[in-house]
Amino acid sequence: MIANAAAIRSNPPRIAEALPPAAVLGGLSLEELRRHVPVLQRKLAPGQYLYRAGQPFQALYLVHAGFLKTCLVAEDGREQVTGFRMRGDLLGVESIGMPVYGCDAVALDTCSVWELPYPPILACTHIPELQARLTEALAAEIRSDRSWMLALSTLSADQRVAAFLLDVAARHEALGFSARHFVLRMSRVDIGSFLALKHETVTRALTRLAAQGCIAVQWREIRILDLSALRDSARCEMRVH
Amino acid sequence: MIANAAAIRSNPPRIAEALPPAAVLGGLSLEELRRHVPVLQRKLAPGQYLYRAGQPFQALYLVHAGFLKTCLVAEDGREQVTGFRMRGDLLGVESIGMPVYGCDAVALDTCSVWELPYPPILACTHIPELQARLTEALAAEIRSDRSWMLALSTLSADQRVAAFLLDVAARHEALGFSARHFVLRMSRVDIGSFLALKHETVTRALTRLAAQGCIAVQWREIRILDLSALRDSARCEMRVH
DNA sequence: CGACAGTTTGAAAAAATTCAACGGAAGTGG
DNA sequence: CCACTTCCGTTGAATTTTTTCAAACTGTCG
Repeated sequence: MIANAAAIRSNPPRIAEALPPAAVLGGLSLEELRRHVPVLQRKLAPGQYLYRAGQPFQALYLVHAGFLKTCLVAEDGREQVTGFRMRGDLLGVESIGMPVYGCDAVALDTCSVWELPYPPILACTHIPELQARLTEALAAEIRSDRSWMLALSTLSADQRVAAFLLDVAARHEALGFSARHFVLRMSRVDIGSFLALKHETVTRALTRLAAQGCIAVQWREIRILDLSALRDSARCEMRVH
Repeated sequence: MIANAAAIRSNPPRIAEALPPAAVLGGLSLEELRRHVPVLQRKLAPGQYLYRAGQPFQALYLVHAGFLKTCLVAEDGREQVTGFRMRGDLLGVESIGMPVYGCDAVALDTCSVWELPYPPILACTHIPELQARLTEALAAEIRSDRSWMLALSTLSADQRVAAFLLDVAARHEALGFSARHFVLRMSRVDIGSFLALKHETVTRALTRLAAQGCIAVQWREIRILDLSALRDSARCEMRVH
């Protein structure tokens, strides 16, 4: 535990904007988009809602900087975090075809997002591919959701948490952040909600992974010490026999 | 149990095609579509695959009659039923943007489906709304998936099974079938896979719901005896205190 | 400082799974 | 037509996993 803490201490993770320019909707750049449609920038403080379930659906949002979570809330009050969104992610797509948003989007830290008016953005006939790209983005969202559903159905608590960390690491890496050392922007409760676990279970899983030496944990700061061991933990933990 | 069996015995559910014509992609009729694109009909025997993960993605399929399941399979062999599809449902949308299908689609009984070549179908400029309708269909799919994810995260085994039965009933009703009396086309294993439960747990949940008088079960034949009680079972079973 | 939100840990309880066995239904082949 | 196999569903008992409940601890922020 002390060793882990020491490993954490050095070299705090960068928080700045990612290096690569945001590729919107699978290749179309934001600049290209702005040439044809008015795109507003919105800043969000930590905890602030980008939109809430029930508000009129009038825009998609592209995350430019910062981290958000999206939460589905049922009428009876049951709720679940449906995802954590970062630079390059498109928010609001699940509400296409509805008069109002179907979920909440909350900033987890200071965020900058681009507002893409919808459906006006579709009238952007100068970019004939846009609609097709949007469709592909939705399909990718479905695949991602299903992949997590499979994880929730077939993996143990420890495996889910390991898979979650690997996902965060991969997405960080794709944006030019460190994949081995990062700060989780969300609480244990949020992670538990997303993974269908209680927050105590998330904590225990992190503790166990740290005890195995896969990772070092200190509050929300995570350091991946042994990537392949973490990968092993995420997959079917088949014991040799 | 004897009483339930008696209740089941009478009036076996209809298996024929549904009454209303299939409304494709939120309003566009199949006839309209066929005017512009070649649409092939395919028949499937029970157990036959419509497509398999890894095969080249070249078409979407619209279910005309019969029932299918779609299964996501991970590289390590873990698999999950991602949904049960019936008349009017569109299959293959999750693979849009990929070179190959990302899941299996298996007929649960004799099926008839319409093959919609993709992407050629998009070239159908005579129907400008088609692409937009497709996008909306994808968004609806996301909402449906998330809604089930919420159910898996927040509901007990009994509640999930009750919710599942209510979903089947509602979809049957939407197609003109009986919502109160139907035959499940899938095994307990399939239901369990979809609901993230083991097949024994599904059986036990059905037994408990039957014991409460909500439903009568005999093999795959289900009769809903007390709809509001079943609804109560599906929602947070809050006891009066 | 003091309140507070978030995290950690332990122990007991609840829920679901695993393992094992049995029984019915359908299908196969003689 | 019957014997036989196989698949599917059901049930019980033991076990495992996760949750629940309770308490303590740690940073942060006003």
